[in-house]
Amino acid sequence: MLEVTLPDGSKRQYDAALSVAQIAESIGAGLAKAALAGRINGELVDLSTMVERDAEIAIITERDSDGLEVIRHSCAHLMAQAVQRLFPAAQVTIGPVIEDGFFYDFAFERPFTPEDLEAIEKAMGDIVKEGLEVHRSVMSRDEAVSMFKAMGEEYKVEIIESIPGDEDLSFYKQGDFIDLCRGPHVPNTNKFKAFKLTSVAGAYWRGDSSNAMLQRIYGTAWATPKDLKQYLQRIEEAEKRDHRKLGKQLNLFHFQEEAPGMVFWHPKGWGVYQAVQQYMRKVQNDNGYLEINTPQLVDYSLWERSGHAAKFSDEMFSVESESRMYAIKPMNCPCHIQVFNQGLKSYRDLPMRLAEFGSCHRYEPSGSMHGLMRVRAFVQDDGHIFCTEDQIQSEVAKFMDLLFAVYKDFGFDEVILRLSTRPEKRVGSDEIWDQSEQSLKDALNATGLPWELVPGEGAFYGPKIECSLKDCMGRILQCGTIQVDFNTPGRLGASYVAEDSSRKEPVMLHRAILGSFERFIGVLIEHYAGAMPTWLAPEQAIIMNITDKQADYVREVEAKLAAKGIRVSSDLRNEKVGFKIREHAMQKVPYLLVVGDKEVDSGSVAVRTRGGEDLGVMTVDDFCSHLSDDVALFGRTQSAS
RNA sequence: GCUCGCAUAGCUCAGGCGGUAGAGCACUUCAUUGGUAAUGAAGAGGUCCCAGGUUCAACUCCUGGUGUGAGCACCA
Repeated sequence: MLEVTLPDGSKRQYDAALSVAQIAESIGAGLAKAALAGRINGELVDLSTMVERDAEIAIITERDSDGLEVIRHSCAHLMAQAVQRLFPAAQVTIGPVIEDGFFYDFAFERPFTPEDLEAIEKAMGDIVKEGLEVHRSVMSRDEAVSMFKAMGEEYKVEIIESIPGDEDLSFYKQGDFIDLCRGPHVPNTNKFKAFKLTSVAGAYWRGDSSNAMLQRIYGTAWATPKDLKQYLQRIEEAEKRDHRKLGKQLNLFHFQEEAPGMVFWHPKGWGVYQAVQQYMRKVQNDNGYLEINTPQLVDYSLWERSGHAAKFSDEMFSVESESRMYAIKPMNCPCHIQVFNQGLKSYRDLPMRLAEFGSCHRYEPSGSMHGLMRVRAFVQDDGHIFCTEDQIQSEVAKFMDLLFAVYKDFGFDEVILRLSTRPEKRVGSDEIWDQSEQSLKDALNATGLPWELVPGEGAFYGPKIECSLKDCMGRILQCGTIQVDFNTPGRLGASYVAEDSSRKEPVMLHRAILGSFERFIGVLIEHYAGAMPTWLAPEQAIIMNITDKQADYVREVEAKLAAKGIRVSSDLRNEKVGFKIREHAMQKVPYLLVVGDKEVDSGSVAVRTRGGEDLGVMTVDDFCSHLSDDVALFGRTQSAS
C-alpha cells in the first residue's frame, strides 16, 4: 500500500509501486494525455519515474511554468536530433533552457545557414509526427564514455570526464538519438505544438574565448501556437522600440564611421540629455554632493599608480604629446582623489561627496558596442564619497534611498539589487575584502529588499552593489552601482586627520545612479517608446496655424510660452492641419496646439495630446499651468500619452 | 576581439546569371488657405562603404579593410 497526496490535498491509495504516468492515468484520461512530467516531493521527474512509497505528487502539464521548461529542454533535444539527422558529422555539446526558449551548441565543420535552419525546423516537425517515445536510462561513467567515444562525440566525452566521482549518469533516447541529460523530459516527441528556430550564432565552447567556436542555434518553444504568436509579437514590439531606430526617426542622435561608438547628439537628443543632466545636478546638490570637474587627459603614471593601467591598458585610449604619455580618462575616481588630496582633510570633513558629470573614453571591444547602450565615449553621473569605515553603511543606505527616488521620477518602480564579490584578479588583502563585502551586505540587508549574490563579479578594487531597473517590457537593465573601495585611496596617497590626530586612509565609495547618460537615455527611449514624459520631452509643445492668417498670433503665443521656459516651437508651413498633426504626433511632441480664427479671436489655443486626446480650447495661461502640472509629475505617471 | 550576416538617394528598401540603377517618403518649385494622423502636380537628387584584384567591361565576382547587426567573450 502506498498513499500519494495531490497538490489539492486529496489523497489516493495504490496497491503497489507505479509510475507517475500511471498515477495521472488513474486520475483521468485527459490529465494523462496532457501530462509532460511529474513532481515527487517537490522534485521534477519523468512520467516514467516509479513512485515506491508515500509521497506528494504533482502532474506537470504545459500549463505549469515547469512544464514549459520541460518542453523547452526537450525541444533542444528535438533540435539536436534533427541536426544530426541532416548533418551526421555535427557533434552535440550542450543545450540548455534560456529565457523564452533554448539553444543547442554544435561542433560542425561549417556554420549553419538560414536555409539549414529551415531544413532543421522541418526535420523537427517530421520527428514530432513520428511520435517517438522518449526513454530514460542510466549508465556508469565508464560505459557512457566508451559509448560517446564510439559515436565520435568528443565534447560529450569531455563533459562526462569533467563530472566528478562515480555517480551514475542518466540518458535520454528518442529513436536513434541519445543524449546525456539530467532531465526530466517529455514522454514523446509528439508533445511539441509550437516552436521556432530563431537565430544562429557562434559561441565559445564552455564560454571561454580561448576555446573553439561552436555553432549555436537558438529556438523558442511554447505550450500553444497562440503563446508562440504572442511571443513573436513581443519581439516585434521590442524592435519597434529599439532606441537606435527611434533615435533616427525622432532625430535625436546619430553615429558615423569616423567616430565608432561615440554619439553625435542632435538638438532634440541633446534636449533630452540636458533635461536629464539638469535634473541630476539638482538632485545631487540637494543631497550633499559637491560638483567638480577634472581633466580628460591625465599623465599615464597616474593610471599606473591607481592600478587601472595594469588591468585595462588595452582598453584605454592614450595620447603622446611632447614625449609624455597621457591617457584619456576611462573613469573619474583617480582625479577625484587628486581633488580630495588638496589641502589637509580632517575627519570633520567626512563624508565628503564629490560628484562629476565626467566624460570618459574606453576602447570597448568592437563587438560589444550597441547603440547608446555600450559606447566608447560616455558621461557618467559619477560620484565618490570619501568617508570613514563607520560611515559606510549609512552612506550606502542614503545612496540607495536617493537611487530609488530618482528611478521613480524617471518612471521605474522596480529595482533589482545584486552584490558582486571579489574577483580572481584583484588588489588588496583578503581582510580588506572581507570587510568591504560585509559592509555592503549589511547595507543591503538594511534596505529590507531582496538581493542576489554574484560571486567573483566585483571590481578589481572592491565589491559592488549593482542596481538594475525593469523597463515596461520586463527587461532588466543595470544602471546604478555603489562600490566600496579600501584600496585606491591608499594607492593614491589619500589621508585625513582622525580624532586622535593620527593619519588615516579614507574609504572611497564609487557610485552612480544613472550609470552613463548615453545608456540611460537609451533605456528611457525604449521604455517610453520615444514618447518621453513632458518634463524630458525635447519639444514639449508645438503650435500650428490652420491658414496663413493666424501666423502672427502663433508667433506671439510661441514667444509667450518660450518666455515661461517651455520648450516650444511653431509650424507655420503651408500644409493642411491634419498633415501637421500627424507629423508632430509621430514625432511624439506631448502637446499639439492648433490655432484657427476662433482661437485668435478668443486669445486661446486648441490643445490635443500626441496620443490623440482632445483637451479642448483653453487660454494660453491655462495651458501653461496644465503643462507645468504635467512636468511636476515627472515620470511617475505617464503624461500626455 | 571571435563566428556568421549586412552595407544601393536624406530615410525605408527594391534590383540585376558582369554592360555605371529604381520605388515610396523626405527635399525644391508651382497650384491650393484647407479645423485635428498623409492636398495635387512637376522637378532635382547616386563614386551602388573604402582599397586592391579578375575582366573588353565590376555596384554586381574575388581578396583585404572599415562600419554595422545577431550571438559569444569582455565590461574599471
